[in-house]
Amino acid sequence: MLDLNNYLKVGLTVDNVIFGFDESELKVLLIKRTEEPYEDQWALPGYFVAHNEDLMDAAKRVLAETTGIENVYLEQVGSFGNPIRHPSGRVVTVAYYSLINIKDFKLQASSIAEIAEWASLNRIKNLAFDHEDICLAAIKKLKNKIRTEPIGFGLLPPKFTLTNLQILYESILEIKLDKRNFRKKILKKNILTELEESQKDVAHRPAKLYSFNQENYEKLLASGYSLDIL
Amino acid sequence: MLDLNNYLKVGLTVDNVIFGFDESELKVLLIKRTEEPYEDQWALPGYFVAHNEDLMDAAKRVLAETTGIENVYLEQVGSFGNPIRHPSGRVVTVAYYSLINIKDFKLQASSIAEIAEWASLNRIKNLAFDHEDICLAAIKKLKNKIRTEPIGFGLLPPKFTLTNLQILYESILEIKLDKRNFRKKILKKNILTELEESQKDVAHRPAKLYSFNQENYEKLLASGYSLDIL
DNA sequence: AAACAAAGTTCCATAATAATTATAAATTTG
DNA sequence: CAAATTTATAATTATTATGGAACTTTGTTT
Repeated sequence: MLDLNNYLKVGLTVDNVIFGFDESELKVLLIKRTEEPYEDQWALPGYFVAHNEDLMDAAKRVLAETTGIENVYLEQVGSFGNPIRHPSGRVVTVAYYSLINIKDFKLQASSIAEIAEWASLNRIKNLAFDHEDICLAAIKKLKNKIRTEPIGFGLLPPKFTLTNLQILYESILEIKLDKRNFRKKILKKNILTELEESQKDVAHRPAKLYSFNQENYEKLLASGYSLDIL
Repeated sequence: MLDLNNYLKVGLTVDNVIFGFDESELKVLLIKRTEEPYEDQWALPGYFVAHNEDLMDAAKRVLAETTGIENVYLEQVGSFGNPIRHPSGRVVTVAYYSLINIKDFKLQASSIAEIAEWASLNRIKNLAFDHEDICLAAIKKLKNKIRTEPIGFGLLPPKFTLTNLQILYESILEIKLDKRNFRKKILKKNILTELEESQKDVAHRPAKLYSFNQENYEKLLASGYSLDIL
């Protein structure tokens, strides 16, 4: 019978790239580490996988322990296993990214972090471990994914304007979009529900509010979809 | 100082989804396992990661040990870490896929496999471990990737016809393409070199042979590319 | 030499997308 | 109430993509 002790065993962690959107810019949640190694340095929230825990469950646990948030979109970025990526020994990490509504975030009093911050993407230099590489890989994945799947709504509040959505796309994809064409295209997909409500307290004509229509999206999926914004 | 022994340690393997293309159909290389567990069953080629080995290096080693092939396109599919995926204990695997020219393949007399076979994609049921899931994830990745990056050429011989290329795309994407439009589009990219040679020994007008032009592709990349076949 | 087969190209009408011009509507601010 | 600002939509033009039909080319097969 195979004896696993004959083979290399490695420490296994998960790290989370948690994206948020603060009305105009894509941000990532960084924590200040409270433990060795890289104590007091900025890093992605992450921790060791438990004995009987599946990988995504571990990532969800870290997300919940850091942000208090559950039931959100989570996707694997990939694994990072450079033999010298962790100063204490061989530790392989599996990275996930998630998209949350920044307003739902409330730092949890947990062992993982006491200080957390929403950082602009140009501030992910000099993170602990190989976390910069992990962030870059996650950003790349997000950019690809958001073109063909309606994941971006996770970053917005439940009710949002079409301009909110457009700025979100422009910010993530780093492009400018034409307002009229963007509206035409996104409305034609039929995955938004136009609400009765409008914006309030703005110094101009208030915009209609919309919500994401999960049901219609699933119908679209079922009928051999193609969801290409742009 | 952090002591890794306080945390779970897992066995770490790599598994390879090696794609080949036999003129008309996409295939994946399966081996008949010679070791417990799942002895004598069909599986993906894979093995434990070595002590000082990076993940992709391990995947490249498995590829070379199985097929004799080096220097090919390899991409990470993701990690699979269900706690009960391996009957001997906690083993996490990192899956990679690669694209090779089926004619370059020669089964190596190695410990990994004595029997290997190019299997159609409808024959990936009932593989060892969670290898069916891994195959499905790899196929999905390949489908996405091939739309925007010129990776498909790895599956073809160095000299190929436009019809070869079209059938390759049709086979991977599971769609029909219009001959004229496909040609127009692919030639406009300027990433193919038209050779002086033509096909031989065919019972009809022989087709021009082409090769992939890496240099031009890199120029295209540099100038903010968009390589969208279809 | 005629038949066959697939390569490779051209013409063209239609359909689908994208970009531009133009106008109007709703709200706050001075 | 006029100015400012942004939402919102209609209509038009320009551009690109799709695909039918037919034709020429370069070979092999019978």
